Amino acid sequence: MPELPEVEHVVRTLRQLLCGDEILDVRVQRAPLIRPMTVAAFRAGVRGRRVEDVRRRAKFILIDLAGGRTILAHLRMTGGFVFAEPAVEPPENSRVVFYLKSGYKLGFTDTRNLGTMKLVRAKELGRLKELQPLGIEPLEPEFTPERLSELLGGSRRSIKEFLLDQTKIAGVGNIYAAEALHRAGISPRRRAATVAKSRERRAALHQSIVETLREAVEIQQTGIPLHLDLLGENIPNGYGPRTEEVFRVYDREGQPCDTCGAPIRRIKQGGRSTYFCARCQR
DNA sequence: AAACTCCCCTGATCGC
DNA sequence: TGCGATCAGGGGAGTT
Repeated sequence: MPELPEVEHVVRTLRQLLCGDEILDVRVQRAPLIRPMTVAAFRAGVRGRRVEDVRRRAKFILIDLAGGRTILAHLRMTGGFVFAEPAVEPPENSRVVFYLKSGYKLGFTDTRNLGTMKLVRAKELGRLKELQPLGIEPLEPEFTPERLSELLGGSRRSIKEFLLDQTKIAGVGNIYAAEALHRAGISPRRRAATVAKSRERRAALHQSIVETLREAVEIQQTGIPLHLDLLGENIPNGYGPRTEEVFRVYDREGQPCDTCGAPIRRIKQGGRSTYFCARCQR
């Protein structure tokens, strides 16, 4: 369920918490998570290594370790990290727990067991089947209206399905695709190619994608984090709005559109729900 | 290449 | 109330 903004928040927080610390040991409660790697190999590969950086690529979390190894993690639908103070135990249901030299612990929880974690060599990152196909980062400067237009090209797909394609724009998921399209006033059913043809529409979509994601990152930073729990007395946690309280259309079927008052509609596209306002999105 | 289908897994909710 | 069907914000593999 986490999309780019939620993953970005997890990454920024973990970067502060983990960098410079060392992984003393790891307990893998659920082996399939790190498949096809064996637990023994994973353990041997991370033990004694210092965390040098934590980064994001699309919805992937990269934890760079000393010695040219990187933990590549994906939260999928229900994954999340839990960072616990020395005196506090991470949740029982943690699939993986890292024990750090500082005494802190990092747990990985995942109700649906769809999340993944693997250890790779840093120099292989660019060729990984997970990372290689990924498209442009929408919050990087190279994402411009012109670039968006090129990507949209002559695609006959709906613009909503296009936005979910990680090989085009990386990191946008079902929620923020709907939110960005509402903000841009573009119907999710419109063909991608027709957005590319209109200077006005492609500019509006570009701006709405960037603004929607930027604002969502800010809310994650100041609000209640959805995919990262910090356990302990001395760790500041976020307060403020819940992310879902600021959605304009997502999961708001039947409620009035903030812009025009028409009821928000829900349709199916590519097997997934799309929420939109049929009056102000054209 | 794009567009299908099916699959992975668990829990909450829906509809009869 | 009970119970099967459906759905959930993720990606991947295989097919046409």
